[in-house]
Amino acid sequence: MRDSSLDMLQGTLDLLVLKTLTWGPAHGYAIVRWIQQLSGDQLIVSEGSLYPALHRLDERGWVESEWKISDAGRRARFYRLTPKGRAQLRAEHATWGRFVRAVSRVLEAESQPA
Amino acid sequence: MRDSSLDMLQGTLDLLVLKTLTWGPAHGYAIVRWIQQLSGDQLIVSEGSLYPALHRLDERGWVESEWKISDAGRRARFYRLTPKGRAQLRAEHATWGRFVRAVSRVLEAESQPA
DNA sequence: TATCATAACCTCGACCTTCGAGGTATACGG
DNA sequence: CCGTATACCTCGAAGGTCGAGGTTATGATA
Repeated sequence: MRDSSLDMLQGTLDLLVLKTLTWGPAHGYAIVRWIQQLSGDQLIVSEGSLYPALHRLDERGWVESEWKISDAGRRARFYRLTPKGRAQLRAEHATWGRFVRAVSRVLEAESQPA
Repeated sequence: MRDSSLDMLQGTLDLLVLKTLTWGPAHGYAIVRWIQQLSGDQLIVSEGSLYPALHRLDERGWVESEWKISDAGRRARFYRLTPKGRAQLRAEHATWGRFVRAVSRVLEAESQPA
């Protein structure tokens, strides 16, 4: 049995990654730390999830990457949003909002529907 | 490529099903319709997801079932929450809340963290 | 009466994601 | 010189969702 809080990441990871990239190009390691920090350690993305996700986004044309030197002086692949990626982000953000509202309506219902 | 709004159901379906059962025992068919109606057609649970989910909940002792006759006069398996199921519902509800808040913090962040 | 829609159940395989484990390489501090 | 942090990657196991397909029975309709 897996921890359900982790399962919930499914379908949301791409959205989170795209969002982090709106702050400018970043490499995978930084993305993980940003998400972890901003979420108050609630969302901890494993590298085994992140790198496949980044490659996915790349294949779909939502991000582009380039090898550069990081702040720490090491070679790192910097990802940045493409215009298609921005559109995708807007779409997924909207979908997320609708989804949360829909779940809330069910969770907060006082009684069964007719 | 799958529709990300559907992917988001992952990890949330159990929560929704447990919630619907707080309104009293129900059979699978009714659970699907309740969720669909309350969510304003946003959440449409396929039967191929629901029945495995119900069996999962049963195995874990969160629901119990009994064959009865439905309102429509057909034989149907009625599921009801167990005490363990109620506890699980409370836990998953809390987890869901934390998760949504965590994602929101990332999505609403104006700039990258330090 | 034949037929269709609805109610209600179920299984199966394809597909996808996530994760943990494992592996590589380099920079820097002690 | 060695450990830690940075930074990348892959792989297999595990699990969930879905669409398609199938079954039975009721009731309405043509």
